[in-house]
Amino acid sequence: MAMELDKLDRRILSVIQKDARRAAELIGADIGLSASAVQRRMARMRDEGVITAEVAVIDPKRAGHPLTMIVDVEVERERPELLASLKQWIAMEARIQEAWYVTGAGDYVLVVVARDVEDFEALMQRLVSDNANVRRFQTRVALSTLKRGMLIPMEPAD
Amino acid sequence: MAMELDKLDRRILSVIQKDARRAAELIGADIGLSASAVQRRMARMRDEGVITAEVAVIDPKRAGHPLTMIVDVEVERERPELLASLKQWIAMEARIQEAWYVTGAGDYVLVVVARDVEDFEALMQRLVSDNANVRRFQTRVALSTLKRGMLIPMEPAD
DNA sequence: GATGAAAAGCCGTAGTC
DNA sequence: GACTACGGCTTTTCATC
Repeated sequence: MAMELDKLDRRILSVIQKDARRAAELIGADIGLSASAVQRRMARMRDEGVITAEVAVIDPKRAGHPLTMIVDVEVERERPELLASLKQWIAMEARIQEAWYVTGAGDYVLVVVARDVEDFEALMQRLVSDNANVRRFQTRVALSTLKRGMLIPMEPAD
Repeated sequence: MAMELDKLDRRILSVIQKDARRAAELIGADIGLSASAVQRRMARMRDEGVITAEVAVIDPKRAGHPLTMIVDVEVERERPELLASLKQWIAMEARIQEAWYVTGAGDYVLVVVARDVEDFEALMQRLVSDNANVRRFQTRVALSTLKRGMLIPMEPAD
C-alpha cells in the first residue's frame, strides 16, 4: 500500500491533476506507454490512496459564493475535548473550505467562502457561540484570488 | 454565457465536485433526469465556465511534499509595476498552491507546499531576492490539515 | 511483476423527436 | 427533456518479456 512512485507514475499524475478527462491513450503517447498500462497505473494509484479523488472544479463566483475570507482563529488550548468538537464543527461547515492547525498563538487558519457579508457574519457568530474555546478571530477579506489549486509539484527527476 | 444555475444544475455540481467519475446515468437517477440531460447540462456548464476543470486530487504526502506553510507576505504598495511582476512570480512557482491579495497591511496570503524545510527556505529566499517590493514575510507551519478542498456550498433551495 | 495488443462492455456524444 | 445509434474510452483478458 505504500509503494514508491516511479517516473512514469509522476508524469501521469502531473497530467491528470490538471486534466482528469484526458484519455489514457493520449497520456501514454506523451510518456511512451500503452493506454492499458496508463490505466492500470491509475487504478493502482487510486487503490493506494495516491489519487485521493477526481473532482470537478467550480467557479465560486458563478456558484453564488463570490466572497473569500482568510480567518485566523485563536483558541484556548487547555481543554482537549473542546478542540475535538471544534474540529468536528469545522468539518461540518460547508463554507469552510480549508482549515489548518498552525504554529503560533493557538491558531487555526480557515479559508471560508460566502455568498455575502451577512452570510459570512452569521457563520462567524455561530463559530463563537458554538465553540466556547474560541477566544477571538481575525478576518482578512480576499480582494483578489491570484491562484487557486491543489497541484502538487512533480519533479521530473528520478 | 452568464446563465443562472437552476436546482438541477446545482445538484449535478454538488455530486461531481466530489466525484467527477460518477456516471451521468447514476447522477440522473438520483435527481430524476435522464443520462443525456445530465450530460448536456454538464457540457453547457463546461462551456459557460461554471465547471472550470476536472482534476485528480493527489495526496501531497504520498507525492513527496509533506509540508504545508501559510505565509503572510507584506509588500510595498508604491510601485504598481513591481506588484505585477510579483503576481507573475507567484503564478510561476509550482510550490505556491494558493495566493490571495487581502485586506490589511499590504499583505498576500500564500499556501505553500514543500518537500522539507530546506526546500521551503530556498523558495522564500528567492521570493525576497527576486522581488524588491517584498518587505517581510511571516511563516506559519501547518501542524495538521483538518480540511482541504474547493467544494462550493450548493444550497438545495431554488 | 509489468507490458502491449485485442476483445468486450460501458459511457459519453450527437442527432432526432 | 427523453430516446436511439454511434463512436470512443475504459476494462479485462491473454500472451509475452
